Amino acid sequence: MRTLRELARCYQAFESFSDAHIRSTGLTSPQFDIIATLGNTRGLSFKELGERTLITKGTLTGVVDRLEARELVRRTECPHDGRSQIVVLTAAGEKLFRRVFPAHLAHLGRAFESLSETQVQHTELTLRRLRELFEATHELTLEEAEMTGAAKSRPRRAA
Amino acid sequence: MRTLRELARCYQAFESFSDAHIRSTGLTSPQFDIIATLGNTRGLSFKELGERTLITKGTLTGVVDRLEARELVRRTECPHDGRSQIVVLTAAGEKLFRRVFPAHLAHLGRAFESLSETQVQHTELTLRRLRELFEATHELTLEEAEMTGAAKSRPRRAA
DNA sequence: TCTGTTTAGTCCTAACGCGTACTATCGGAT
DNA sequence: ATCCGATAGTACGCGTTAGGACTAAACAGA
Repeated sequence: MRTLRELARCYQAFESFSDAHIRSTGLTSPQFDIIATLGNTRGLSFKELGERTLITKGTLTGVVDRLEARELVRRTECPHDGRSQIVVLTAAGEKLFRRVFPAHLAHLGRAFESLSETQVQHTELTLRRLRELFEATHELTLEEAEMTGAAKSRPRRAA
Repeated sequence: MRTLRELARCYQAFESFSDAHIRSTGLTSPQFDIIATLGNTRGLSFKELGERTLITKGTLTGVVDRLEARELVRRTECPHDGRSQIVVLTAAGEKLFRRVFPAHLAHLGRAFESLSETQVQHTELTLRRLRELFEATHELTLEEAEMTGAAKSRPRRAA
């Protein structure tokens, strides 16, 4: 399907456009994502971080490890839950955030400055619809798989 | 930018929808991509493969290695150019291609069956415009970087 | 022909990315 | 008080991913 090819190319174009700028700050893309998400908060748990950044927990451990090694971030105990750890920006991390985050927003904004607000919203709506289409079809496929014998007690995805 | 978040989420939704099916064939996503690209050809060089699949040469070596180890693909000498190697499907690779490729097309098609042809074309157009926006802004940024002193004889991107 | 430049692939490093297995902890039910 | 299932993070294996150094072959110009 040509349309899917276009989705992939569009995403890659975005990535390389965005990454080029992020790399220049000495961070990788996921690392920047973490710093940006942690900015203006009192710290977040791994679970929360994972949900907001779309990074899975397994990957997250490594990314946070590297940020911690560079003293941009710190793991702290969670008072309420012994299982959780709260990740917080260090002073250096704060400083980096304040330097790098607005600059990146400005960089991204440049791509859209030629679009009207209406056009932006339209694009967003189209993307959301397309995503929902994938999600719905995906769900459907999973349910069918369950019926046709592969009933491996896969946790039913909440009816 | 909320719109960019949506682009990322849309792409991830597509990936996980598509990957779920591909994994069930015993291939990874890039591996499938290679097999699919090689199908109905007499073989392609690494360079051609890279261009068509958007996989860079460094990555390609590894992907082809693993496919070759599974006897789905074979490296052959290029008669015209001693530097090139032509990658060809083996008999087993052909067979896999014929079994898996149409099935995957059908799987992808399911996501779109609720859309009219017009809607599909509209989506594609929106994506293409967005991509061109990223590419244009990216170019612009690079050119500016050159002017401001970082003139490291970066090969000018063909005027 | 000899030489310098380009090009095709490989190898290497660093970092993701996902799924699974594992550990520690939490919380509810008995 | 104890047990049991669910949850938070980590460890690990496998497979990408990009980029840069490196080798060999091709090619163009003198």
